[in-house]
Amino acid sequence: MTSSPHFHILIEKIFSINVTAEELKSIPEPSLRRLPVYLQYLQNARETGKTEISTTLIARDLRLDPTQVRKDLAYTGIIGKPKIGYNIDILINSIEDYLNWNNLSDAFLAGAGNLGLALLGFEQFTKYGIKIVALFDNDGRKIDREVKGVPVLPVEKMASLAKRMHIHIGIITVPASSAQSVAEQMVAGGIKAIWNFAPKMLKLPEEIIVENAQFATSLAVLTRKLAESLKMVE
Amino acid sequence: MTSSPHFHILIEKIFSINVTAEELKSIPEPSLRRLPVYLQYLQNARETGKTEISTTLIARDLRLDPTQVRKDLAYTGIIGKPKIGYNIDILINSIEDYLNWNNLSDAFLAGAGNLGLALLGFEQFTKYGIKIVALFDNDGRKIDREVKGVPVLPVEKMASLAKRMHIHIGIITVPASSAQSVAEQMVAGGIKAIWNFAPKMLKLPEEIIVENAQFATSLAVLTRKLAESLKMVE
DNA sequence: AATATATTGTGAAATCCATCACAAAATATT
DNA sequence: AATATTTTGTGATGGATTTCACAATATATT
Repeated sequence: MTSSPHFHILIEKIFSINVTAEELKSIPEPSLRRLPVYLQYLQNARETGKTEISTTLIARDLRLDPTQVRKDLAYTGIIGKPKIGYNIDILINSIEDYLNWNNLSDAFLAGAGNLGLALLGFEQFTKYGIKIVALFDNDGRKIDREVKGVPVLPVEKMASLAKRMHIHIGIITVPASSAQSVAEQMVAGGIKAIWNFAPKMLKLPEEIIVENAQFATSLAVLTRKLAESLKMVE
Repeated sequence: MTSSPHFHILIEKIFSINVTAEELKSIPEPSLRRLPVYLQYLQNARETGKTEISTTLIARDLRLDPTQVRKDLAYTGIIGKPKIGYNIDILINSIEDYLNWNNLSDAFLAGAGNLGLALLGFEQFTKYGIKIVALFDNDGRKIDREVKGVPVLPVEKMASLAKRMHIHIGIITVPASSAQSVAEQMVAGGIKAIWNFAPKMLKLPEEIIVENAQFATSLAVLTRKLAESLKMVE
């Protein structure tokens, strides 16, 4: 009967109805941003040997509201059991699926400096659905070498190679001064989404997706909270 | 007369009334997170020779609502001129003051790997109110050297040195596996705020301020938007 | 000098997100 | 078997943030 709370979800699964772009959009951005946090927490929890977990516990450990956690997780389509909670393995899978992190996407990374290498070396990176297949740099000493099995190529080759390899994601870790130019070359190569670590706002066509990994943003919150807490003490 | 819209702000300035913790708290967190974005945008704008700027223009370039920009900037106490906008220099100063980024705070950085060095090399860093005064690492080959004029010391010395130097801010760029232990040593040294780049949730006393600079968070938004846009095309 | 235009600043309305309250469900306990 | 307990799922409520609407104001134009 339609009394099941998951009736419509079941129907979708049974008939393999594709989730449309409209539905995809429906998650609030704050919820979306919390999903990776849950993921990490759950991976830690799994390592301790747990197999089930409740939102009550997740919320306590992450200092969130249990209902909020439940609603966030519900966006991924996961179904829990009253009195028990969720199966950790299934929950992890559900989140990864929702984020599309189970399908690895190839990506180009421009800027083989410390930050670029840090990202490349970040093993858990493939867990986040991204595989860096080539590095690009302008420094002749770096070019034509390999770093962790990934070739370093000159920036001029980026656009044509991106086209040929149908790359959709570009990561920018070059200095602010060359970020705009590198971004434009990525766009010329057909790249659709750019993850920008350079402290510079990029001006690109509207249809290009840009996420700025602004260090400064979280630092603002930190310094602000610290100033508050120091004020309170004195 | 009290008809001036900024009467209370003027009064505060004239009598140097300190902003209290209560008032400090009053900015919405979303607004706080946007302030560094404005700052960067304004610094770029200044370099082009502009001296005045309107929220209309800022909003257009950053794809925000003009009223939102106006209200955000108002939290810093800035006052604009109808038909003209804001003086860029004064506006930049106003934001920096509000974030307390004009007063440099000393900080310790644990983890002299690629990511740590990337942060250290980030010249604009001092613009964000933080000065890294020592690096800590466990790798004997790195210890007792200097990187960009900053000494690299063994992690065991961190707590006692933090106490002696009254350090309040710690930055963690060690691997996830040692993040918790390093964080605890920071707390033991009296550090009050931790900026955590390790992909690991830290369990620390409630009074410690922790900001997680989660790469994964912005990546989730990116991959999600990309999946949406690819759905729409097909 | 008068009028037009662009912008600020802000109260009001609308939207979005988080939290509350509680029925339904699954297990544990008596 | 009945009762107690814990948790899920969700409609309703409350609060926070964004957007709207518009008066006030400074400059530009006629």
